[in-house]
Amino acid sequence: MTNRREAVREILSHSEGFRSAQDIYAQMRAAGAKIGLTTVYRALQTLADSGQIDVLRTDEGESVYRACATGTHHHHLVCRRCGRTVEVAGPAVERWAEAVGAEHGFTAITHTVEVFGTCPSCTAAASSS
Amino acid sequence: MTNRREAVREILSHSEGFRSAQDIYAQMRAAGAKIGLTTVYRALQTLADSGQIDVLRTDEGESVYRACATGTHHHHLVCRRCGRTVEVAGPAVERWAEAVGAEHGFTAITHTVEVFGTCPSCTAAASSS
DNA sequence: CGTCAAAATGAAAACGGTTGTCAAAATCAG
DNA sequence: CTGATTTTGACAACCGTTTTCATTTTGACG
Repeated sequence: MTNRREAVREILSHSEGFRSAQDIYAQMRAAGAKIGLTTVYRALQTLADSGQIDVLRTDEGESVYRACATGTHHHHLVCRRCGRTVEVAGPAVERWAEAVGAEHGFTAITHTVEVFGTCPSCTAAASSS
Repeated sequence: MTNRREAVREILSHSEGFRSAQDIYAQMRAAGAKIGLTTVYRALQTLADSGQIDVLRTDEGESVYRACATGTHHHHLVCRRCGRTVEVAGPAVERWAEAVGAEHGFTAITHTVEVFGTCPSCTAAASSS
């Protein structure tokens, strides 16, 4: 069992950036896997619940998933053109978030940070066009 | 014209936190306004396009809107219990985002930051329970 | 091996928020 | 007033996601 779930995790861990559920489903079908869309969703949900993968929503309302290298807290620097993702640690932001929360008397501070930009190769591609 | 659009903006500017489109629609109908859901969406879109309001997606995939006091770039500190929102400026984060992007050769850096916590009164309420 | 119960699977339907369509209504020239 | 233009809103279409439910797979036990 959980053969499918592991297959999904495999795909994710070999992917560079964020992948959508449908994207993963399409890839698995293209690779000849006999799997249903439902199962992909369920696998992703289970993996997310157990903290093995990250989930976030795109501006278009699609959920995207990513297997992160480390289990520790970190953020992402995402290329807005090609989707290339770099994991970045940011002690400065962590401290800032804590400070800003404390300043207003808030407790149990958490935060989400996403940095977007155009990666070197896409910047080159864009300027040459 | 744009009577409806202004009505929508009115609602938003008198609201404390983020409101969903359907939420706003419901309130306007409850208040007796003759307006369609489509028009609310259109008004919100127009306002967002012209930068007069902020949009973001909840984890549930719903778009939520907010009229911000200032037109300048800032972030939000949101109480996860009561939804109370404080606008916070964060020069430190801006600089950090720029730096982290530049470090990896990314250009045209933008970022989204949301800080969540439990506000003073909710913290008190929780501990007394 | 059978047998049966529990878990996993997937096709299709349901769902919910959002967006498109299109005809009717309001608004604006002239 | 008349005709053109814009705005409007009821409704259908869309799209990603979730639920449903019948079927299949799995695993324990005799």
